[in-house]
Amino acid sequence: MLTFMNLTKALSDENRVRILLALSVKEELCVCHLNDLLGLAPSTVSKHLFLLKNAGLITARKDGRWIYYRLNNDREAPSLIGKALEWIADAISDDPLIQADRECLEKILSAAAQTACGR
Amino acid sequence: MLTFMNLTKALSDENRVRILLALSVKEELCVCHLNDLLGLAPSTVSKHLFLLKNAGLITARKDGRWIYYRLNNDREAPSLIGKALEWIADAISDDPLIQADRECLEKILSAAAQTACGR
DNA sequence: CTCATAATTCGCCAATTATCGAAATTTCAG
DNA sequence: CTGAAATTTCGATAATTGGCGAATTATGAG
Repeated sequence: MLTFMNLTKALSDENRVRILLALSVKEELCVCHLNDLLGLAPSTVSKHLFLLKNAGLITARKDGRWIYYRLNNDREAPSLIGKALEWIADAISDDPLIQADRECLEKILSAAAQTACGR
Repeated sequence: MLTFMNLTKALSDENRVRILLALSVKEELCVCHLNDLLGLAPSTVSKHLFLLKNAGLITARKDGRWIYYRLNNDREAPSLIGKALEWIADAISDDPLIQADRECLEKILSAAAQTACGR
């Protein structure tokens, strides 16, 4: 039960949901990209990522100075997680805020854009 | 997005999840039964029920002095809701607390038991 | 009509949580 | 080695949320 509540609590914050949707589009992102996307303090984003990881929704991979996060939807991941990820993607992929995030992500990822999106 | 966050926030409280699971077993319950099951103040349970209804997860039916609640899983209900209900039932039907709740519900519903379960 | 019961609404307090900034950690570039 | 950048941890603060009790509403029993 505790595990399950960790999961639902992880899904109950808008910024965390935005992170999950960003990862559903981009497969793998480093923290700095997510900082830019959300426009929050790095320490805040870090905490959100911890909660998502703790809930089993995402995994981390360290590469030099960077840490890359991705959705935990491997075949080995618990089906409970997979269903949750499927459910939210299904529910809000079309949401205006999520669509805007996708566009924003493109700009962030194109090396040209040094500045974050104005949001 | 606001609608979706109402949904995930509704699922992020243990007592609300217990209510949903109770309704998945009993089809329809009045507020007093849920008061007994959860052992919380009536006003607290009422607030939980409001949030669940507001999120679209349950519906209410008034009958005299009683109000009966049930899961919103009619064919007309949004599929988003149906999937959520399916997801949580799948995830924690076997949980010890939820199983205990089922047994407790039986006692509450049998007219003989005037007292609530000792929890 | 009057009273008791079921349920909700409201106002308050306690607990939790989101956020930030500062400090610490790790790693690479020079 | 030294310094800068990426990230996390920690401590403080503000906002949100869960919980209760008192007051309110609605309904049926006597």
